[in-house]
Amino acid sequence: MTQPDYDDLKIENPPQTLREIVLERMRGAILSGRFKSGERLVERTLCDQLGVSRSVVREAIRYLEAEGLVEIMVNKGPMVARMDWAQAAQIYDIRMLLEQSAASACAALADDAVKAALRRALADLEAASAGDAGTSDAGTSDTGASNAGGGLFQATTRFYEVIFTAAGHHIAWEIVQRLNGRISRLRALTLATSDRHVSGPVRMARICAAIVANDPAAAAVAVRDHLAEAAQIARRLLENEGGK
Amino acid sequence: MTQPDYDDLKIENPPQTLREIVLERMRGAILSGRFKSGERLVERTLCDQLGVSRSVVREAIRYLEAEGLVEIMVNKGPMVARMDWAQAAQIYDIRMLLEQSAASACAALADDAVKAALRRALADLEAASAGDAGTSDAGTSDTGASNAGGGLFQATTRFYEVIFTAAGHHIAWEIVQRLNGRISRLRALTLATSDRHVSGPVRMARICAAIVANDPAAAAVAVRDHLAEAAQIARRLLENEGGK
DNA sequence: GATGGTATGTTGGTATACCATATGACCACA
DNA sequence: TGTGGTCATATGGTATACCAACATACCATC
Repeated sequence: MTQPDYDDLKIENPPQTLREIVLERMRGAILSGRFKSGERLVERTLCDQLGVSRSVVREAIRYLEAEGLVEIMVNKGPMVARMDWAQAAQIYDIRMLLEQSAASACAALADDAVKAALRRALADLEAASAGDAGTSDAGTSDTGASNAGGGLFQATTRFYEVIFTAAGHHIAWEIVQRLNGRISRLRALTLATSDRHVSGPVRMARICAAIVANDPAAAAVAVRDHLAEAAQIARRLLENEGGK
Repeated sequence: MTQPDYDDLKIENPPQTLREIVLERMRGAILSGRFKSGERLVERTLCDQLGVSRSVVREAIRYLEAEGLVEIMVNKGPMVARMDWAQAAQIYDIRMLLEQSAASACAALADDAVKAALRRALADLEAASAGDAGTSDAGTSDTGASNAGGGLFQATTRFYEVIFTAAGHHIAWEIVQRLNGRISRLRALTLATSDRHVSGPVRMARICAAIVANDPAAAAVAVRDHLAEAAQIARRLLENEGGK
């Protein structure tokens, strides 16, 4: 039905609605810690901040509620969802299962194109890690989240996206992204911490090596080690916060 | 802070908003197949059907969109999400990981109270299976979904809820419920099918027995067998539909 | 200082209005 | 019969208004 010679004329991405833009902005503000865990989200205040009507704000809040990033308090309205270690632990456990499965499948299936894409993603991650280490010391806010939307975060996301996509685990990837959204502040703090025994990029390199070697078992082990350390650091951070 | 002698006076569940009621009704209509896969959801039509304003309907649609039960078509508006085998297969794979993990953990942890609860849930399931077999032949609609909200569906859900709750896998349970929502029509058809090699309740009994015996490995195996059969039947059903 | 009554402001819930865009029906013409 | 033009309708996007419930402030009384 489509005419192959005219595919390039097709408008693939229609203009975004206000609702979509507001959703992205609010999600970004939550993930970066700008809207803090437990903070009330007052509709009229958000309207002023975002310059839109309550209809748009309410629909965005509804979506974020379904995503688990916002909770509705009885008789109080919406607030940024809180996270304790018991919940975070479950999220890390689920990620362990889904990420190990994806890495194994990716290692079993990976062809040269996938390997090249993963190497590029790893290179970007290593570059971002070096770059963020330089800038994160300068001018970091007390939320510790100034790099949450930064290069390292996005590079890490891209790295795993290559793995999940190559494995064909699209739905699992959606789930992992949602879960990561809920622990994004923890992840930002984890990325920022400097007491890791082995740095993140080194662990990612191990994952990459296992996939490049088409070794599913080694890929699963590398993911396990990476996530176990990340969870351990996250636990310490949450417990130091005293359940905040 | 709370006075123990007056806990019974506390109002635990505030009255539901219209939005919550509409959300439940729409979700139920989608899960039961009343709103069919691929069917457009026209806002004004839904307002007439549900007797509420567009604000309420739109907020409910937004939530269902985030849940994956509704898709927004460009220049067309919302429709009930479609499901093909490639996606369903991924969902069964994820369920395999999460349900095996939960059953293992439950088997490792289960005390007498958990075992009793699981036995009761199994008994309800067996009763529902006998009852639905009797009534599903009588007056079943062409959607094959008249028992989707029925006893067997709910009993199956309750059975797994006991397992996930006892295991402490609350977030995994949320995810499984969401995923099951997306394949609810498939599950309804799977439950209704009579060509299973071993019936569902028999497989559930095996899961229950493994948990009662505090045998994590056997619990994982029983879950694997159960889901493998369910996925196989679902695949056949979808392929017979020709990708509908 | 504690407590109850009242007034006021805030805020979420819900309904409605308006607009722009897309679609479909219809018709004229070649 | 195919095509282009026109018009009407349908529908989602967005804004605004109104209301009720709740929280808070204030005051009088004990």
